[in-house]
Amino acid sequence: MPTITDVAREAKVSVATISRVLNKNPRVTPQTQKRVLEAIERLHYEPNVLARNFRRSESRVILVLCPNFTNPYYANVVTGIADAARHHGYSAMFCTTQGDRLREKDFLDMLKGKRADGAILLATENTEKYMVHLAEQHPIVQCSEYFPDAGLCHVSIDNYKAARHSVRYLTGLGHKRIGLITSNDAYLSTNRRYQGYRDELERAGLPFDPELVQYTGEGYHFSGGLKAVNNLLALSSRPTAVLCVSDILALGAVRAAEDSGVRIPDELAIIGFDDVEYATMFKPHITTVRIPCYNLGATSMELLLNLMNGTKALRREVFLDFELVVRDST
Amino acid sequence: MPTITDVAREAKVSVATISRVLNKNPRVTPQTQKRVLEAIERLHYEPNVLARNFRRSESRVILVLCPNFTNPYYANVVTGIADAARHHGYSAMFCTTQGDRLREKDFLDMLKGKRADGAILLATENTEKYMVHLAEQHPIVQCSEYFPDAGLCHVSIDNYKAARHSVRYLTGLGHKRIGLITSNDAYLSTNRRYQGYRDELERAGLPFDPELVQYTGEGYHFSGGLKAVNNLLALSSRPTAVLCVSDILALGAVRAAEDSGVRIPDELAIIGFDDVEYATMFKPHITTVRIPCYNLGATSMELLLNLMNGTKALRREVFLDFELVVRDST
DNA sequence: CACGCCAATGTAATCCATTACACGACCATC
DNA sequence: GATGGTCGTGTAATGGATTACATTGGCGTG
Repeated sequence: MPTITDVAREAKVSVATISRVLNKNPRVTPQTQKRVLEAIERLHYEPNVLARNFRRSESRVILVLCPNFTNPYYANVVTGIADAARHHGYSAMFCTTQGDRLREKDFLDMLKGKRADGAILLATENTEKYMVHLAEQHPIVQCSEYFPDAGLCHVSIDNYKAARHSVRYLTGLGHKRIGLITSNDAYLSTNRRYQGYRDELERAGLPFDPELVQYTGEGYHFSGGLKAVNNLLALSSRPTAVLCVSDILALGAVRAAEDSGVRIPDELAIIGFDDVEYATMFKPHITTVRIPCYNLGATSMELLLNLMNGTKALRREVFLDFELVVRDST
Repeated sequence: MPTITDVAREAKVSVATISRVLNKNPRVTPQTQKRVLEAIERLHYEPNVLARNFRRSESRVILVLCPNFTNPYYANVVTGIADAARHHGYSAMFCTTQGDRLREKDFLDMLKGKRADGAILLATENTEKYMVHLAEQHPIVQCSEYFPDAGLCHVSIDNYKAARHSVRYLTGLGHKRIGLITSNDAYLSTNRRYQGYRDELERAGLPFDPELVQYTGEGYHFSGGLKAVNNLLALSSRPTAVLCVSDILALGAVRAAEDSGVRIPDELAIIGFDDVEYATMFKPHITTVRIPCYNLGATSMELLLNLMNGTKALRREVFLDFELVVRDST
């Protein structure tokens, strides 16, 4: 492997000049530049990235912390991040924490040794305090889930507004008893959707009935949707519509309702969240709140770049637009 | 950040001794070692990984090339790889190629600059020739899909045997007309399963009927399973059993069959491949060939480590055991 | 013409860990 | 007691790109 010294000898200039050409420093005459580029070409020279990273004390790698890859929601966000990163000369390194806090810490430790220049968190197992501390020393962006008022950069949709919007749509259709199928996790998004659901019921003058809120345990599983909707259908006074905090839950709900002979949307209207591929895989296609996953990822990367450069004025809080996609289930 | 020089000063020894302690070189007296460790402790010293990587000309990073993250099959393999890597002090960097050959090449280029020490390919968009060439210069392991007889290390199950086993199971149940739902991709696994299907039919003395083989286009999609089974059901002489090359296809097949009023398994027996989570999400639970995804990933990493160390005798070809899991759909 | 400035390029220090080689101390052997 | 070997440790070179500072030469101005 030729080094910068070899190229300098070949082009009959000094290593500094080679470096200037490589780094597009303008104070190099076109002739010299041409000579250098030709020498590089002849020797098939490629800069030693390890040496460069060491010298510049950067790695051009970013970390992405992600609960799992199996949820297509995350898969889409991650693709947005990876594309944006690539576009700016960065490589993305992913870690699925699988609920393991230690694994997450080990992963984030790469920030310390500058083995990574920044991190995007789709969620975290660690405490707010820990993250705030880490974010003081390293560029960190939260995507989808975040700590409110912690001062960390974050990108997401306004889940509160999205839930209110969905419920308002249902009340607009004349629904009076509207259920909620949600999970027991501690995610902010889940919490905000719950709050939006309650507040919009109140605004519409509808009573809040705890029976109509079904919890599916941790995480979003198809089977959780099944059980939850069965519980709702077993009530003496059934809901006529139900909002699910994820498409997978909505899918389970649709399936269980149909298995019980409940017609959708006539007897039960169902709205999901996310608009992942599944939403249109089965019939009926489900009405859902479309979240711009890919863009969420791409935008997070843009913010992270801002943080890493430390130059441009940056927005600490970004909310992207959601969209209620009306299909067959309402 | 303290450097090795600071530690040397603090411990009143030379930098060489510090390095020896860090690298567990045995020729350091326990006393000296203790002094050094204490100095490291006092200064909260952590070796500069970038400097170390540069000096050692390695990165302790491995690359993983993966068509996508949405297929739980890949998600599981990837988890196996990541765990094994972590266990050996390596970090895994993933790339979903999304069918983009250039992106794949860019990613694999990290091997050149030693930004990565090796790679595991779950599939590749590039040619055999290109890969063989690359594998001559860098440690590479193929997982699940591979080029037969190319001499590259690979880990997979014996897809031919698995398909024969499944068909034999069906013929054992008395089935005489057995269909195959497969995809048009160029994957070796797909091809081997097809061949196993044909050969086992022949061994059982059953005629091969091209009508009974349905192609779903590229990739494994739920909707592909739907259409394929509808085509099979429309035949004048329907099959009584069908083998699907993936669980997602099998799931679609089950759904479409049920929608047409065909009882499963009585009127149509269905077998899938992979045993991903979906297989037991819906009723009836589907009979499927369980592939040890996690282990496939972990084993690939072990082989890659062998290649990277270049020490131990290594196996170039590893086939892990599959298992036919009989459930409700047969 | 002399002085100063700027542009283009070169020289050498720097980043930090690793390691080849050197050195001194100690022990064993003859 | 001289020779040789081993052990523990130190000195200094090394890896390759970047960059602060130095140098050279050309141009313009008074």
